[in-house]
Amino acid sequence: MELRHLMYFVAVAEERHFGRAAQRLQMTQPPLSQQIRQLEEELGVTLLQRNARRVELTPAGEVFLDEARKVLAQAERAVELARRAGRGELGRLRVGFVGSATYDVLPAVLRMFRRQRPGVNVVLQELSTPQQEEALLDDRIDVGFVRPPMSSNLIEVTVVHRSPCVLALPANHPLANRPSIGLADLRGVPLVMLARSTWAGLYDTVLGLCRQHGFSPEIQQEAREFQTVIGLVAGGLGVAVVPASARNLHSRDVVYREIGGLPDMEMGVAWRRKDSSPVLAAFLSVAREAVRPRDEG
Amino acid sequence: MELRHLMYFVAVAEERHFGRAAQRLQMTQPPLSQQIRQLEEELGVTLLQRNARRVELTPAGEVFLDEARKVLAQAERAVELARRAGRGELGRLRVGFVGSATYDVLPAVLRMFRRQRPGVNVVLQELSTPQQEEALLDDRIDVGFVRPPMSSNLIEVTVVHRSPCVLALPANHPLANRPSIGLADLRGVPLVMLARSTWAGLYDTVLGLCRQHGFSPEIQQEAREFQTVIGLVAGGLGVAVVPASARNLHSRDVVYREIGGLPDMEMGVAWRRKDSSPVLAAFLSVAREAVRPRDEG
DNA sequence: CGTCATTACGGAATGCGTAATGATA
DNA sequence: TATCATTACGCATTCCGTAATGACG
Repeated sequence: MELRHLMYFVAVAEERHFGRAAQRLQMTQPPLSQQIRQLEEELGVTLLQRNARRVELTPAGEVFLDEARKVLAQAERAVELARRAGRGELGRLRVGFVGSATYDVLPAVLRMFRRQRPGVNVVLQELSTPQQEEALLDDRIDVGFVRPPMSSNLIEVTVVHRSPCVLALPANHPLANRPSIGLADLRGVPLVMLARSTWAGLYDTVLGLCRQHGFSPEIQQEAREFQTVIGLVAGGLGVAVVPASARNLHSRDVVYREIGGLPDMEMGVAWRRKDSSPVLAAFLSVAREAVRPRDEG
Repeated sequence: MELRHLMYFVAVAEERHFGRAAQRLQMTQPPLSQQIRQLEEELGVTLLQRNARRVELTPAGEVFLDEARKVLAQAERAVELARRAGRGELGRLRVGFVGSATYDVLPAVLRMFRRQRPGVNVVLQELSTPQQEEALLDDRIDVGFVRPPMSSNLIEVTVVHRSPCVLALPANHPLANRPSIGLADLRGVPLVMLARSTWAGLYDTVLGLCRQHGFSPEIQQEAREFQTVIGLVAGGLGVAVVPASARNLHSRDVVYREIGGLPDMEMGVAWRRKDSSPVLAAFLSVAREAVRPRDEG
């Protein structure tokens, strides 16, 4: 039994006439008769009562008509869904992101993507950059918002956002009133740092530049999330170098000041190089479009 | 696209291996490859990612796998239901019956039929014999319990039950104490008759036999249901000739007595001669078996 | 170099069309 | 006799098998 048999049978059952059914199916009567007979033989059931002048459905034919229609509808649905999935209008996308992406990049991208692909089920998971690298390789996420660089060459990364670094200070900190602040001014100033395991790039950049200025920063405390870092700054434990987007973490006791001498911090999207999923492609396209590089977060 | 394509695809998707899938499908790899490729071309969607060493499903393939399984399951269901309907295990049967069938014949047959064909939906409708004849010809019922004869030769009838006639009398009626009663004893006795439109056979038989005895019965009142007839007898309006099965209509004020000289009254099942429905066949077989002809009701 | 999928090609099955036959009203 | 379905038969498609080729580890 093939879908063809079902189509033929439904046509005959609806037309109650082999000739008209054949016409509708764009074929001649004899092969239609053959196929119907074949179907009946395979089922071992008479579906149609041929009264030479009119065709009637047997009770079994009535039942089979209903069921055959369902099969055909389901088959059409299968094709339709596969095509939509193929166009990336349907499916699932597992998105990883570093905490600091939630401040601006992630919401902007998600909003636009959800509008463009409402059929895609987006699953979010907050992970550090190295965790995302692992998750990508293990196929636990499909795309990630990360802080470059990433080491694996199975993974591709493009920068979608750059934001300058700013200095977060306790409101009453002496440096808060300076007209301008440079990295050299941090000599001897207690520092709260984001843990290297969370964002190696920022950590190494700050330490490296300080070393270029001839000093090692006084790392008072480390924390694994910016939320915590800002909390510690508010508590007066020290100042912190954070990307400008972190300004969205408001606190009464914290002020943000521009600081010179630091390169812009990059936010990238990472994905498996070999992943050709159309959903991913659509997401990447949105990500590149949704955030304006060089804008301040 | 045919069911074959779906079967092949499901096999490959489940085995994640063309070779094993081909083995499972009892065929060789090349045609399997061809069919899958054909399917993908028709859909315009890549369903499988061939990595030369392993076969992976694309997201669209995942979607299509689910849907294809549903199509195949539905197709199997269609076949199964058609076969069951063909065996008469499934379907609908519209049964007509005269009121007097409810006393014994109908319940017995229905009980046995329901046990034997639990999947059949039985729809009951009380109709007089001529109404059933019309309903059969109009395809409003499939089978009927009737009082023979029926006139149309498109309809077949077999007698499934015979019961003798008895006389229903008011408890205090003079005839009630007679050792035996014959039809001749009804001369001059007020009679309550079932309307001829309800059961022509009984009406004509009684009148005909009376006429043979040289008198016309004193028809005091007619009614269209036995229930009413017995009520009128209880009210003292007269005596009534009824089939023995009507004894089930108990009344404090009515007694039943045997009466000689009347033929047994027949209950038949009627159906369209050309109706070859297996459900009907099963019902007829049950009807012939369930009631024992010549038994008293 | 071995495994596994695809391409190439030939044969057999079969689905469809034309023509003839049959059945029924 | 006219209509409509089935049977008869030939052709073209196509489905599948065998053999050869290709790709990846």
